[in-house]
Amino acid sequence: MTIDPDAIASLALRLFAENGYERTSMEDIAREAGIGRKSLYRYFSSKADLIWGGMEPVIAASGLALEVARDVREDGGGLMAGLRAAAVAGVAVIPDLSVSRGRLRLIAEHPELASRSYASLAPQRERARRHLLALGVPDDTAGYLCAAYLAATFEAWMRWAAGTDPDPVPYLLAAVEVLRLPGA
Amino acid sequence: MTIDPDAIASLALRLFAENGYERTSMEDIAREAGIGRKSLYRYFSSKADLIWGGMEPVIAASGLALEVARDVREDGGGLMAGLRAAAVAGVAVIPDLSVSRGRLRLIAEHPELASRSYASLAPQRERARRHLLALGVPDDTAGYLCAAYLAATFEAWMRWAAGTDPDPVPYLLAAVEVLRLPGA
DNA sequence: CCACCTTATGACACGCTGTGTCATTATGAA
DNA sequence: TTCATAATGACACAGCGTGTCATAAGGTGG
Repeated sequence: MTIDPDAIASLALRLFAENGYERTSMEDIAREAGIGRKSLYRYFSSKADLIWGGMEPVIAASGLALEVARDVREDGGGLMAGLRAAAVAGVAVIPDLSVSRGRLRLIAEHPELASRSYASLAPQRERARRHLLALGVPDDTAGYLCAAYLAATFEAWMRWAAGTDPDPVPYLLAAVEVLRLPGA
Repeated sequence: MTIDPDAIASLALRLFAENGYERTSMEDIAREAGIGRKSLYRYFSSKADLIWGGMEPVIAASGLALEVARDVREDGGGLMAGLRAAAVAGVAVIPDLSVSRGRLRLIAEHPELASRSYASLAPQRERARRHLLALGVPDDTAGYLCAAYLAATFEAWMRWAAGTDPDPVPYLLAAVEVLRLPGA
Protein backbone atom coordinates (compact mmCIF):
# COMPACT_ATOMS: atom_id res chain seq x y z
CA MET A 1 0.00 0.00 0.00
CA THR A 2 1.89 2.98 -1.30
CA ILE A 3 1.04 6.32 0.20
CA ASP A 4 -0.14 9.02 -2.16
CA PRO A 5 0.54 12.54 -0.84
CA ASP A 6 -2.00 14.04 -3.23
CA ALA A 7 -4.70 11.78 -1.83
CA ILE A 8 -3.78 12.85 1.69
CA ALA A 9 -3.84 16.51 0.73
CA SER A 10 -7.30 16.29 -0.79
CA LEU A 11 -8.46 14.27 2.18
CA ALA A 12 -7.20 17.06 4.43
CA LEU A 13 -8.91 19.62 2.23
CA ARG A 14 -12.15 17.76 2.72
CA LEU A 15 -11.73 17.62 6.49
CA PHE A 16 -10.95 21.34 6.56
CA ALA A 17 -14.10 22.05 4.58
CA GLU A 18 -16.20 19.87 6.86
CA ASN A 19 -14.86 20.80 10.29
CA GLY A 20 -12.93 24.02 9.79
CA TYR A 21 -9.21 24.52 9.39
CA GLU A 22 -8.19 25.14 12.98
CA ARG A 23 -10.62 22.62 14.39
CA THR A 24 -8.95 19.92 12.31
CA SER A 25 -5.74 18.73 13.88
CA MET A 26 -2.86 16.97 12.20
CA GLU A 27 -3.76 13.96 14.28
CA ASP A 28 -7.29 13.98 12.84
CA ILE A 29 -5.86 13.98 9.35
CA ALA A 30 -3.35 11.25 10.11
CA ARG A 31 -6.06 9.10 11.64
CA GLU A 32 -8.32 9.57 8.63
CA ALA A 33 -5.43 8.75 6.31
CA GLY A 34 -4.67 5.63 8.31
CA ILE A 35 -1.10 6.64 9.11
CA GLY A 36 0.75 8.02 12.13
CA ARG A 37 1.08 11.70 12.84
CA LYS A 38 4.83 11.50 12.42
CA SER A 39 4.47 9.92 8.99
CA LEU A 40 2.10 12.70 7.99
CA TYR A 41 4.79 15.20 8.88
CA ARG A 42 7.19 13.31 6.67
CA TYR A 43 5.03 14.09 3.65
CA PHE A 44 3.91 17.57 4.68
CA SER A 45 6.31 19.60 6.73
CA SER A 46 3.53 21.66 8.28
CA LYS A 47 -0.21 21.97 8.43
CA ALA A 48 -0.09 24.93 6.04
CA ASP A 49 1.89 22.80 3.62
CA LEU A 50 -1.17 20.61 3.15
CA ILE A 51 -2.72 23.61 1.43
CA TRP A 52 0.21 25.52 0.00
CA GLY A 53 1.97 22.41 -1.23
CA GLY A 54 -0.66 22.00 -3.90
CA MET A 55 0.10 25.43 -5.28
CA GLU A 56 3.75 24.66 -5.80
CA PRO A 57 3.42 23.40 -9.40
CA VAL A 58 1.68 26.65 -10.27
CA ILE A 59 4.48 28.69 -8.72
CA ALA A 60 7.11 26.55 -10.37
CA ALA A 61 5.52 26.94 -13.79
CA SER A 62 5.44 30.67 -13.32
CA GLY A 63 9.11 30.65 -12.44
CA LEU A 64 9.96 28.55 -15.49
CA ALA A 65 8.15 31.03 -17.70
CA LEU A 66 10.41 33.75 -16.37
CA GLU A 67 13.54 31.81 -17.29
CA VAL A 68 12.22 31.28 -20.79
CA ALA A 69 11.32 34.93 -21.12
CA ARG A 70 14.85 35.86 -20.17
CA ASP A 71 16.24 33.80 -23.01
CA VAL A 72 13.91 35.38 -25.49
CA ARG A 73 15.26 38.69 -24.27
CA GLU A 74 12.84 40.82 -26.15
CA ASP A 75 13.49 44.46 -25.42
CA GLY A 76 11.23 47.47 -25.48
CA GLY A 77 7.99 46.57 -23.73
CA GLY A 78 9.56 43.18 -23.04
CA LEU A 79 9.80 43.76 -19.33
CA MET A 80 6.07 43.85 -18.97
CA ALA A 81 5.63 41.02 -21.44
CA GLY A 82 7.86 38.74 -19.41
CA LEU A 83 6.08 39.42 -16.14
CA ARG A 84 2.69 39.08 -17.76
CA ALA A 85 3.64 35.75 -19.30
CA ALA A 86 4.99 34.48 -16.00
CA ALA A 87 1.91 35.55 -14.08
CA VAL A 88 -0.35 33.71 -16.48
CA ALA A 89 1.88 30.65 -16.98
CA GLY A 90 0.79 29.02 -13.75
CA VAL A 91 -2.80 28.75 -14.89
CA ALA A 92 -1.96 26.23 -17.58
CA VAL A 93 -0.61 23.61 -15.20
CA ILE A 94 -3.63 23.51 -12.91
CA PRO A 95 -5.34 20.15 -13.40
CA ASP A 96 -8.60 21.12 -11.74
CA LEU A 97 -9.45 24.78 -11.31
CA SER A 98 -12.14 24.13 -8.75
CA VAL A 99 -9.72 22.31 -6.46
CA SER A 100 -7.27 25.19 -6.64
CA ARG A 101 -10.11 27.58 -5.97
CA GLY A 102 -10.88 25.60 -2.83
CA ARG A 103 -7.29 25.85 -1.68
CA LEU A 104 -7.09 29.56 -2.39
CA ARG A 105 -10.36 30.26 -0.66
CA LEU A 106 -9.09 28.51 2.40
CA ILE A 107 -5.96 30.63 2.20
CA ALA A 108 -7.98 33.80 1.76
CA GLU A 109 -10.17 33.05 4.75
CA HIS A 110 -7.34 32.30 7.13
CA PRO A 111 -4.85 35.12 7.77
CA GLU A 112 -2.43 32.56 9.08
CA LEU A 113 -2.41 30.86 5.68
CA ALA A 114 -2.48 34.08 3.67
CA SER A 115 0.51 35.37 5.59
CA ARG A 116 2.41 32.38 4.41
CA SER A 117 2.24 33.77 0.89
CA TYR A 118 5.24 35.91 1.73
CA ALA A 119 7.37 32.87 2.47
CA SER A 120 5.82 30.58 -0.13
CA LEU A 121 6.37 33.09 -2.92
CA ALA A 122 9.86 34.07 -1.80
CA PRO A 123 11.62 31.80 -4.32
CA GLN A 124 9.47 33.21 -7.07
CA ARG A 125 10.20 36.73 -5.91
CA GLU A 126 13.90 35.98 -6.07
CA ARG A 127 13.59 34.55 -9.58
CA ALA A 128 11.71 37.60 -10.74
CA ARG A 129 14.36 39.81 -9.19
CA ARG A 130 17.17 38.06 -11.04
CA HIS A 131 15.11 38.27 -14.19
CA LEU A 132 14.78 42.03 -13.91
CA LEU A 133 18.41 42.48 -12.91
CA ALA A 134 19.47 40.56 -16.00
CA LEU A 135 17.42 42.95 -18.08
CA GLY A 136 19.20 45.95 -16.64
CA VAL A 137 16.74 47.10 -13.99
CA PRO A 138 18.53 48.74 -11.05
CA ASP A 139 18.79 46.64 -7.92
CA ASP A 140 16.50 48.62 -5.64
CA THR A 141 13.85 49.14 -8.30
CA ALA A 142 13.92 45.43 -9.07
CA GLY A 143 13.39 44.64 -5.39
CA TYR A 144 10.41 46.94 -5.08
CA LEU A 145 8.95 45.80 -8.35
CA CYS A 146 9.15 42.14 -7.45
CA ALA A 147 7.60 42.68 -4.06
CA ALA A 148 4.79 44.63 -5.71
CA TYR A 149 4.47 42.13 -8.56
CA LEU A 150 4.01 39.12 -6.31
CA ALA A 151 1.71 40.88 -3.92
CA ALA A 152 -0.50 42.10 -6.76
CA THR A 153 -0.69 38.72 -8.48
CA PHE A 154 -1.39 37.00 -5.18
CA GLU A 155 -4.21 39.45 -4.62
CA ALA A 156 -5.45 38.57 -8.10
CA TRP A 157 -5.59 34.89 -7.18
CA MET A 158 -7.43 35.76 -3.97
CA ARG A 159 -10.01 37.78 -5.87
CA TRP A 160 -10.49 35.15 -8.50
CA ALA A 161 -10.93 32.50 -5.80
CA ALA A 162 -13.52 34.60 -3.99
CA GLY A 163 -15.73 34.80 -7.07
CA THR A 164 -17.05 32.30 -9.57
CA ASP A 165 -15.38 33.34 -12.82
CA PRO A 166 -13.83 30.32 -14.46
CA ASP A 167 -10.76 32.07 -15.84
CA PRO A 168 -8.17 33.65 -13.54
CA VAL A 169 -6.16 35.13 -16.42
CA PRO A 170 -7.96 38.50 -16.64
CA TYR A 171 -7.42 38.98 -12.89
CA LEU A 172 -3.72 38.31 -13.21
CA LEU A 173 -3.30 40.60 -16.19
CA ALA A 174 -5.11 43.41 -14.41
CA ALA A 175 -2.84 42.92 -11.41
CA VAL A 176 0.34 43.23 -13.44
CA GLU A 177 -1.09 46.40 -14.93
CA VAL A 178 -0.63 48.36 -11.70
CA LEU A 179 3.13 48.11 -12.04
CA ARG A 180 5.20 50.82 -13.64
CA LEU A 181 8.29 49.43 -15.24
CA PRO A 182 11.25 51.59 -16.07
CA GLY A 183 11.36 52.56 -19.71
CA ALA A 184 7.96 51.21 -20.56
CA MET B 1 5.33 48.77 40.62
CA THR B 2 3.57 49.57 37.37
CA ILE B 3 4.45 47.46 34.39
CA ASP B 4 5.74 49.25 31.31
CA PRO B 5 5.07 47.31 28.10
CA ASP B 6 7.69 49.32 26.24
CA ALA B 7 10.31 48.30 28.76
CA ILE B 8 9.34 44.67 28.35
CA ALA B 9 9.49 44.94 24.57
CA SER B 10 12.97 46.39 24.60
CA LEU B 11 14.03 43.82 27.16
CA ALA B 12 12.75 41.13 24.80
CA LEU B 13 14.57 42.78 21.92
CA ARG B 14 17.78 42.57 23.91
CA LEU B 15 17.25 38.89 24.72
CA PHE B 16 16.51 38.14 21.07
CA ALA B 17 19.75 39.88 20.07
CA GLU B 18 21.74 37.99 22.69
CA ASN B 19 20.32 34.50 22.38
CA GLY B 20 18.48 34.43 19.08
CA TYR B 21 14.79 34.80 18.41
CA GLU B 22 13.66 31.19 18.44
CA ARG B 23 16.02 30.20 21.21
CA THR B 24 14.36 32.78 23.46
CA SER B 25 11.07 31.52 24.85
CA MET B 26 8.22 33.57 26.20
CA GLU B 27 9.02 32.08 29.59
CA ASP B 28 12.58 33.42 29.39
CA ILE B 29 11.24 36.88 28.69
CA ALA B 30 8.66 36.69 31.45
CA ARG B 31 11.28 35.54 33.92
CA GLU B 32 13.64 38.35 32.94
CA ALA B 33 10.79 40.85 33.26
CA GLY B 34 9.91 39.47 36.67
CA ILE B 35 6.35 38.57 35.74
CA GLY B 36 4.46 35.40 34.90
CA ARG B 37 4.20 34.03 31.41
CA LYS B 38 0.43 34.55 31.45
CA SER B 39 0.86 38.20 32.36
CA LEU B 40 3.30 38.63 29.51
CA TYR B 41 0.63 37.34 27.15
CA ARG B 42 -1.74 39.92 28.54
CA TYR B 43 0.49 42.71 27.27
CA PHE B 44 1.65 41.03 24.07
CA SER B 45 -0.76 38.69 22.41
CA SER B 46 2.01 36.73 20.71
CA LYS B 47 5.75 36.44 20.54
CA ALA B 48 5.76 38.25 17.21
CA ASP B 49 3.79 41.06 18.80
CA LEU B 50 6.82 41.87 20.94
CA ILE B 51 8.46 42.96 17.71
CA TRP B 52 5.60 44.08 15.49
CA GLY B 53 3.81 45.91 18.28
CA GLY B 54 6.51 48.54 18.27
CA MET B 55 5.83 49.27 14.61
CA GLU B 56 2.17 50.00 15.20
CA PRO B 57 2.56 53.75 15.80
CA VAL B 58 4.37 53.97 12.48
CA ILE B 59 1.59 52.14 10.70
CA ALA B 60 -1.06 54.21 12.45
CA ALA B 61 0.61 57.48 11.47
CA SER B 62 0.77 56.31 7.90
CA GLY B 63 -2.93 55.54 8.00
CA LEU B 64 -3.75 58.91 9.46
CA ALA B 65 -1.84 60.60 6.67
CA LEU B 66 -4.09 58.83 4.20
CA GLU B 67 -7.24 60.16 5.86
CA VAL B 68 -5.85 63.66 5.77
CA ALA B 69 -4.85 63.28 2.15
CA ARG B 70 -8.40 62.27 1.33
CA ASP B 71 -9.76 65.47 2.80
CA VAL B 72 -7.31 67.55 0.86
CA ARG B 73 -8.63 65.79 -2.21
CA GLU B 74 -6.11 67.21 -4.59
CA ASP B 75 -6.76 65.83 -8.05
CA GLY B 76 -4.46 65.30 -11.00
CA GLY B 77 -1.29 63.63 -9.76
CA GLY B 78 -2.88 63.63 -6.32
CA LEU B 79 -3.21 59.89 -6.18
CA MET B 80 0.49 59.43 -6.12
CA ALA B 81 0.97 62.37 -3.79
CA GLY B 82 -1.35 60.85 -1.20
CA LEU B 83 0.36 57.47 -1.25
CA ARG B 84 3.77 59.08 -1.15
CA ALA B 85 2.81 61.21 1.83
CA ALA B 86 1.35 58.23 3.67
CA ALA B 87 4.40 56.08 3.03
CA VAL B 88 6.67 58.74 4.46
CA ALA B 89 4.42 59.84 7.30
CA GLY B 90 5.38 56.95 9.53
CA VAL B 91 9.00 58.04 9.68
CA ALA B 92 8.18 61.18 11.65
CA VAL B 93 6.71 59.33 14.62
CA ILE B 94 9.69 57.06 15.19
CA PRO B 95 11.34 58.11 18.44
CA ASP B 96 14.60 56.26 17.87
CA LEU B 97 15.49 55.15 14.37
CA SER B 98 18.12 52.68 15.55
CA VAL B 99 15.61 50.82 17.68
CA SER B 100 13.21 50.52 14.77
CA ARG B 101 16.08 49.36 12.62
CA GLY B 102 16.75 46.64 15.15
CA ARG B 103 13.14 45.52 15.04
CA LEU B 104 13.03 45.53 11.27
CA ARG B 105 16.29 43.63 10.96
CA LEU B 106 14.90 40.97 13.23
CA ILE B 107 11.81 40.86 11.03
CA ALA B 108 13.91 40.67 7.87
CA GLU B 109 16.01 37.82 9.22
CA HIS B 110 13.11 35.67 10.33
CA PRO B 111 10.67 34.56 7.62
CA GLU B 112 8.17 33.79 10.32
CA LEU B 113 8.21 37.45 11.36
CA ALA B 114 8.38 38.82 7.83
CA SER B 115 5.37 36.76 6.85
CA ARG B 116 3.43 38.50 9.54
CA SER B 117 3.72 41.70 7.52
CA TYR B 118 0.75 40.54 5.51
CA ALA B 119 -1.46 40.43 8.59
CA SER B 120 0.08 43.37 10.39
CA LEU B 121 -0.35 45.65 7.39
CA ALA B 122 -3.84 44.44 6.56
CA PRO B 123 -5.60 47.36 8.28
CA GLN B 124 -3.35 49.79 6.46
CA ARG B 125 -4.04 48.00 3.19
CA GLU B 126 -7.74 48.36 3.81
CA ARG B 127 -7.42 52.07 4.59
CA ALA B 128 -5.44 52.62 1.42
CA ARG B 129 -8.08 50.73 -0.52
CA ARG B 130 -10.87 52.90 0.78
CA HIS B 131 -8.77 55.94 0.04
CA LEU B 132 -8.35 54.96 -3.58
CA LEU B 133 -12.00 53.97 -3.92
CA ALA B 134 -13.03 57.38 -2.62
CA LEU B 135 -10.88 58.95 -5.30
CA GLY B 136 -12.64 57.01 -8.02
CA VAL B 137 -10.21 54.17 -8.61
CA PRO B 138 -12.03 51.00 -9.74
CA ASP B 139 -12.41 48.31 -7.11
CA ASP B 140 -10.12 45.68 -8.58
CA THR B 141 -7.41 48.14 -9.53
CA ALA B 142 -7.53 49.57 -6.02
CA GLY B 143 -7.10 46.10 -4.56
CA TYR B 144 -4.08 45.28 -6.70
CA LEU B 145 -2.60 48.70 -6.18
CA CYS B 146 -2.86 48.52 -2.41
CA ALA B 147 -1.37 45.06 -2.27
CA ALA B 148 1.51 46.26 -4.42
CA TYR B 149 1.84 49.51 -2.48
CA LEU B 150 2.20 47.86 0.90
CA ALA B 151 4.49 45.13 -0.34
CA ALA B 152 6.78 47.66 -2.00
CA THR B 153 6.95 49.97 1.01
CA PHE B 154 7.53 47.02 3.32
CA GLU B 155 10.38 45.97 1.07
CA ALA B 156 11.69 49.53 1.34
CA TRP B 157 11.75 49.30 5.13
CA MET B 158 13.52 45.96 4.90
CA ARG B 159 16.17 47.39 2.60
CA TRP B 160 16.66 50.46 4.73
CA ALA B 161 17.01 48.28 7.84
CA ALA B 162 19.58 46.07 6.17
CA GLY B 163 21.87 49.02 5.45
CA THR B 164 23.21 51.91 7.47
CA ASP B 165 21.62 54.93 5.81
CA PRO B 166 20.05 57.15 8.46
CA ASP B 167 17.06 58.24 6.41
CA PRO B 168 14.43 55.73 5.23
CA VAL B 169 12.52 58.32 3.20
CA PRO B 170 14.38 57.87 -0.11
CA TYR B 171 13.77 54.12 0.08
CA LEU B 172 10.07 54.64 0.62
CA LEU B 173 9.75 57.15 -2.20
CA ALA B 174 11.59 54.85 -4.58
CA ALA B 175 9.25 52.03 -3.62
CA VAL B 176 6.11 54.03 -4.37
CA GLU B 177 7.62 54.87 -7.71
CA VAL B 178 7.13 51.34 -9.05
CA LEU B 179 3.37 51.80 -8.97
CA ARG B 180 1.39 52.91 -11.96
CA LEU B 181 -1.69 54.80 -10.95
CA PRO B 182 -4.59 55.29 -13.32
CA GLY B 183 -4.58 58.71 -14.92
CA ALA B 184 -1.18 59.71 -13.67
C1' DC C 1 14.36 -19.86 0.21
C1' DC C 2 16.91 -17.37 3.41
C1' DA C 3 19.87 -14.04 5.47
C1' DC C 4 20.96 -9.26 4.98
C1' DC C 5 20.81 -4.46 4.46
C1' DT C 6 18.39 -0.31 3.80
C1' DT C 7 14.65 2.51 4.33
C1' DA C 8 10.02 3.69 5.88
C1' DT C 9 7.15 3.72 9.80
C1' DG C 10 5.01 5.06 14.05
C1' DA C 11 5.17 4.93 19.20
C1' DC C 12 6.91 7.85 22.66
C1' DA C 13 8.60 11.87 24.75
C1' DC C 14 9.82 16.70 24.51
C1' DG C 15 9.72 21.92 24.32
C1' DC C 16 7.16 25.54 22.90
C1' DT C 17 3.02 28.62 21.81
C1' DG C 18 -1.27 30.26 22.90
C1' DT C 19 -5.65 29.72 25.68
C1' DG C 20 -8.55 28.58 29.06
C1' DT C 21 -9.84 28.45 34.49
C1' DC C 22 -9.59 30.11 38.98
C1' DA C 23 -7.92 31.36 43.51
C1' DT C 24 -5.16 35.07 45.28
C1' DT C 25 -3.56 39.61 45.58
C1' DA C 26 -3.13 44.46 44.90
C1' DT C 27 -5.76 48.79 44.17
C1' DG C 28 -8.88 52.26 44.62
C1' DA C 29 -13.47 54.05 46.10
C1' DA C 30 -16.96 54.55 49.78
C1' DT D 1 -11.73 50.00 57.44
C1' DT D 2 -14.57 47.68 54.12
C1' DC D 3 -15.89 46.39 49.93
C1' DA D 4 -15.94 46.00 44.93
C1' DT D 5 -13.05 45.71 40.92
C1' DA D 6 -9.37 44.50 38.28
C1' DA D 7 -4.79 42.55 37.72
C1' DT D 8 -1.92 38.64 38.56
C1' DG D 9 0.11 34.14 38.16
C1' DA D 10 -0.28 29.14 39.19
C1' DC D 11 -2.08 25.27 36.84
C1' DA D 12 -3.82 22.59 33.21
C1' DC D 13 -4.70 21.85 28.40
C1' DA D 14 -4.67 21.24 23.17
C1' DG D 15 -1.96 21.59 19.40
C1' DC D 16 2.34 22.12 16.43
C1' DG D 17 6.67 20.63 15.12
C1' DT D 18 10.97 17.84 16.36
C1' DG D 19 13.99 14.30 18.12
C1' DT D 20 14.93 9.38 19.23
C1' DC D 21 14.58 4.67 18.50
C1' DA D 22 12.79 0.04 18.09
C1' DT D 23 10.20 -2.35 14.68
C1' DA D 24 8.48 -3.63 10.15
C1' DA D 25 8.65 -3.73 5.21
C1' DG D 26 10.80 -4.47 1.00
C1' DG D 27 14.33 -5.29 -2.08
C1' DT D 28 19.18 -7.63 -2.96
C1' DG D 29 22.66 -11.16 -3.04
C1' DG D 30 23.74 -15.67 -1.64
